[in-house]
Amino acid sequence: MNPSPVAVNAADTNGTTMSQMQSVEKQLREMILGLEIGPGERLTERWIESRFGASRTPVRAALLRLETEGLICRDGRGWTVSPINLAELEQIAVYREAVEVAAVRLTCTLSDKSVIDDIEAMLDSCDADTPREEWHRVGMDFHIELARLSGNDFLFRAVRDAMTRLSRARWLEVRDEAALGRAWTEHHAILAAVRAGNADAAARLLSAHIIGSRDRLVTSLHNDRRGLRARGFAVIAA
Amino acid sequence: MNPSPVAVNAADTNGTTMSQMQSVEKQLREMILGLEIGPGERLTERWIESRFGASRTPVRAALLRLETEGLICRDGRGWTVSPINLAELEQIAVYREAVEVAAVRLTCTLSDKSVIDDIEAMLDSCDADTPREEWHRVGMDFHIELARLSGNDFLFRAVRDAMTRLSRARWLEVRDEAALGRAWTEHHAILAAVRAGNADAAARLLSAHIIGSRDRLVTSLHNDRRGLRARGFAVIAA
DNA sequence: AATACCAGCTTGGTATCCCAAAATGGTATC
DNA sequence: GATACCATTTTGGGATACCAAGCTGGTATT
Repeated sequence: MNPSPVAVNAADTNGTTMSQMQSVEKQLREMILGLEIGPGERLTERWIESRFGASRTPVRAALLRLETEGLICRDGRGWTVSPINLAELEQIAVYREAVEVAAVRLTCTLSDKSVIDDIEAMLDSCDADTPREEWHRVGMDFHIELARLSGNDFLFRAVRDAMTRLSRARWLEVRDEAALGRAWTEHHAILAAVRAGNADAAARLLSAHIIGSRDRLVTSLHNDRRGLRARGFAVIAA
Repeated sequence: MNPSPVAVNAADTNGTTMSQMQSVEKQLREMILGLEIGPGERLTERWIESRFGASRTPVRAALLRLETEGLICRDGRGWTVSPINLAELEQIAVYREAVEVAAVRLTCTLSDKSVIDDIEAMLDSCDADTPREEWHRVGMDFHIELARLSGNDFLFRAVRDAMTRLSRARWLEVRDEAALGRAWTEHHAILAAVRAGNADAAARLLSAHIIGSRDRLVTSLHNDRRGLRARGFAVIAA
């Protein structure tokens, strides 16, 4: 985390220049999600300013947006990277279950099932040699893209935002190979049900998958909370 | 909408002084929800600045927050009060159905049913003499408070934000006395099912209520869209 | 040694200034 | 009369100066 006071002004996928605010928001989000700044760590506007070479105006704008994403929160007068909150993780899973099941039921009623192939291809792009980081991303994108298929923007955004909020915790989770394989299998089973148009089966599988993942996640973090705190990560018990 | 360049700095319910940002955000939200600024109307930071007697820094912060609430949206380089979007209203109802049903099912599993009395009292505080504005508020708060009982913050916030986003459209809806009475009856029926701990019945009633309300709302606005546009309100068809 | 106190520094909140891009409006040209 | 063109104004994005509140560290008093 060495200061490198150079305005980066990254370009987005369209090649258009991002505003400083977007640039700071994006980079800061990546640092938080990538755990380069640990949960519970304090942030000062001045540090971000010098770190990204932007002035306080775009920095403040970016902070306000990240606050609504739940990635940072106010700490009295200052800012703090949101701690990992086990109670919150449990609540998010219930929320996810509601919106994802609704989304997948909607998707099952759609006639065009060809778009499902894209998601399946994404899943299958992962093999034994795929780095853990990629597994992580694909696992999130599966749920996000599945929700997008529903065509309902609110359901989609709800899932996307929830997955963003879960991202760090899922990355910290101690997972074995078997767990990755299990998720892969469950994802495929869900897709199969959707392709068959079997909404009840898809809903049941997805629901079990989300709750099962939550239980493993919370258990893992709960057991590992000592180690996490030793690494400087604030973990709030359920 | 006469400029009155006086810093108001309203106080919140705790009596503590709000920051300029909070003050501007709150007042601007009330103007938008109260239709003092019509859907589709352009906003300039300079106008808000002079209108509320704040400088551009808190004004911009407030705009960023209202954007995430969906009350305003970017219009190229500038800001616009979000138009009434019939397609969006239909999608929100599906989203509401998912989260509200999940919330009410959770609530049904709770042991303490006494809190339901508070909501019932709120409903019963409205009678024939109650101003229409109060009916409107209570109708929204019913859903918000019901979701709060679930104890799940994400479900609660989802419902609260969705109701905020629906608020203007519901106010514009052409409703007869019968419609108000129908909603009142349906709300009571839902509460009765919750009190009885009958989750399936509560879910069914709530689901029908939300979808029925949506259909009446969209139909009403669709039929009245000419009149609404004549009043200067941007209405986007489904 | 413990504590009350104060100066100075840090930090978020705000106001204001500058800038580039876009909108605006008038004018000259065809 | 329509249109292309240019000067002016307006507007949002950004930079910076200033302020008040709060924290810090040192000091003086007991």
